Amino acid sequence: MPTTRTSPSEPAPATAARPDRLDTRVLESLVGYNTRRAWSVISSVFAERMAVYGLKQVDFSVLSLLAHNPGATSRQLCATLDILPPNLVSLVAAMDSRGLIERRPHPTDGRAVGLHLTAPGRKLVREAEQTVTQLELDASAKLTARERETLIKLLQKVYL
Amino acid sequence: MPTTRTSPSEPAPATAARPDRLDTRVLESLVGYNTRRAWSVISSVFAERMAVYGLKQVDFSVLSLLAHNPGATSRQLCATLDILPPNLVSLVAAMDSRGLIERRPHPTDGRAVGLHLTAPGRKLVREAEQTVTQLELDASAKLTARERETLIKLLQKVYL
DNA sequence: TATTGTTATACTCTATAACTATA
DNA sequence: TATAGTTATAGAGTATAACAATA
Repeated sequence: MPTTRTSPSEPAPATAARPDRLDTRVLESLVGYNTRRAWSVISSVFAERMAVYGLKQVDFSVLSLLAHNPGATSRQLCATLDILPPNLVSLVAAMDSRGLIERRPHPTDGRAVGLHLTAPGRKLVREAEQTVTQLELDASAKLTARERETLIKLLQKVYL
Repeated sequence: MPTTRTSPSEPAPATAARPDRLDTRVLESLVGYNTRRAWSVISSVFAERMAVYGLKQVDFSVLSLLAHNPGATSRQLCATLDILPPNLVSLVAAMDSRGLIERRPHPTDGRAVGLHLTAPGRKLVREAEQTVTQLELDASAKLTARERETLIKLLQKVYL
């Protein structure tokens, strides 16, 4: 029987045996640490699978939001996704030159610009949303459908 | 009764009424999106409250890990926290010049360096860990203790 | 030949200040 | 006076390649 450790207050020196596994019990008791690690994993899978569409996570969020909120403005997207206006400019410009979205003058506010998906944009979102759905299931494969729902509900209790 | 929306397939134009709240139902059904948003919130609270100690999240993780794994090497920290070796160098150097850690030659491996907390380092970690514990409770105040446990368990099912 | 720690560097992400045109 | 969108830019975070010392 190797290194039976009963007392957390007497840490085993990592220099001695030097296992690749360190004692992470304190960190793993923290919501923040676990949330960051879980997001890191999902984030990687997302990046891999969405590369074929040339979409990063923010890109997908913006397009999906526009699919369900046609004519939304940059300001609305920023407020919803919690990103800063200057950081959305180049992103929207890139979508525009890719022919995925159109910028139309806002009907009532001359300062604002309404963002609309083009037909190719709508097609891309449809495909991307399906890929994301599958990717999510794969990335959280150790969770049952019920657990997955619970996880989402608890996460929303933290940030909503 | 305003805008009774029964069908998600017929999105209300965001240009018309232009409410600050967009339809985020698709995004909110995704584990990735919710995880990222929750982490963003906790991250902000963490940054605020840990500023007094001059510790970022990675700094805290490293120090806490060293408190419970004295003599751990950079390589071990990198593997455990999933960060790249070049990005740990300046971090460890800063901790060293702040007098929080000591770098001692490794007893058996001449290439490696054992990292140890100094007395001031141990004192700082003790205080910081208490602050983090409280900060976590505040940031997840809408969760019961039971829900908090469940959330952590489910997150670990995703990344462990 | 492989690994630890390091340097230099580049790329992405996020943040701030300041401008313009409309309201 | 305040807001939508933009520009320029700075800082943090994250990534790769290559090297010296040791195993």
